[in-house]
Amino acid sequence: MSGKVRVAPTGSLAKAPSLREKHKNQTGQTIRHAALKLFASNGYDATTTEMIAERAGVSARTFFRYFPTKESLLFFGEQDWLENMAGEYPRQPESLSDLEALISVIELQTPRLIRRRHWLLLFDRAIASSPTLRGLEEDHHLQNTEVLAQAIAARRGKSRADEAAHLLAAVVVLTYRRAINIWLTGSAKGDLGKIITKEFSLLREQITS
Amino acid sequence: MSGKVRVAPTGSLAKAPSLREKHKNQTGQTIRHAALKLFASNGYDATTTEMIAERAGVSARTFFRYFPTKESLLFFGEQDWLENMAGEYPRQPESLSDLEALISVIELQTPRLIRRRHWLLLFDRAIASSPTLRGLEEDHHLQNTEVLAQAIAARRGKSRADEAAHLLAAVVVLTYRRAINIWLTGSAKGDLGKIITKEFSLLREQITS
DNA sequence: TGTACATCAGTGAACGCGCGTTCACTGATGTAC
DNA sequence: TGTACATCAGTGAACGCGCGTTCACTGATGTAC
Repeated sequence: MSGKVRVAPTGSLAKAPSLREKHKNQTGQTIRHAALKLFASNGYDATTTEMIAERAGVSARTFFRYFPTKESLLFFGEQDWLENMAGEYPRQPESLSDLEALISVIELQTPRLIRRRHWLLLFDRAIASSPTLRGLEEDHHLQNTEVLAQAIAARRGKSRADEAAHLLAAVVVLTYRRAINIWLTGSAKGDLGKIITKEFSLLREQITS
Repeated sequence: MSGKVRVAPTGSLAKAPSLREKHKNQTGQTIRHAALKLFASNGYDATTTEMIAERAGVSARTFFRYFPTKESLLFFGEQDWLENMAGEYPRQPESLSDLEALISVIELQTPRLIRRRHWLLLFDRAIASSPTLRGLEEDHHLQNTEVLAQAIAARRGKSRADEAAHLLAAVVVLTYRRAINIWLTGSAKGDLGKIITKEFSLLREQITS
């Protein structure tokens, strides 16, 4: 996909998205949505690129103009949470311990997640249907862990993430994922914050007991 | 593969493996070894079933008589560690806390792992080369976590694994995997026990600090 | 022990399927004047 | 404002590739007598 958005060369004024641009973005969205719904209902492997194209009202050939591979349909916008976290983390008051500060930053993310719940559910079902997607998802979380580890190390005044920072980051990501999973599986849309708090206090209990 | 080993119908005497059986087992082994080496050097996706067959000195067709899919070449014998653990765990003295008992059981496994180090390295490199394999590996660890969670719950006198048991199991598996990874990446073959101990004490520190 | 038949590992060739690419084209949108 | 040309989204058809299956067969090993 060589479809880079042409940026207005001067001034801070946002480029007016031309009719073409709008159509293009629209088509991309349509394909993605069609794909996600099919993945969630049929499973990833049982959904062919042709089915997606058809459901999106587009030729099979066009699909590959938008997405170089079937896999590339997923995994695009979710990684911003980690940018947020990495940004917010150093701002936490020094009085908080590492773990406390991490929890507090994680709790800042809940509104975004709650808004996206429906989408996340589809995504989750898609992921669950294919080993390949689970592998890619795993990679993604490993990257997040890495970023988090560096943020932790930085707050401790170290320039590079050491073993301890990595371990803490991994445990935090694990616990966080568990909380989200429980939340998505359950029915209470607003309870994410509580679930996170509970899961982290459970973590403390289990390790220290 | 319908090649079930014919078991002698009566008596405890092991069946004498016929010439045919021996050849068969041999061929299966040869294919698997060829595959693993190719995966580790070329990567999983870049290794075709045909290359494996050729390297094993067998026709392409024969490959599929032994392994229904390319994936099925991996993931077969590693899961016995968890049976071991589940068996040993209830026997740990009551004076140990859950975490201590878990660590002690894990340490029992080190000799087996050390013996298999070479094989594990190949396996690890293969896994690293493909998202699909990483996904399957992940599934595998989830199963282990589940079994462990039940063992933990049982030792606590509960009939079913609750949230707390699951969380502890997940954290233990995570830490254990990290230790093994560090060990495999490093050069000291005999240090696995030390690394595990260190990793778990680091875990305590990070969570309680 | 030897012979006749049964079983089963291994094979070659042809095929279906889905992902992804290449080539040559159409028609709508954008731009220069 | 209208006309001529340029650009680019979308398309159809044919193809390569690797996984996995189906069919019909060969030859070695195993077994009954």
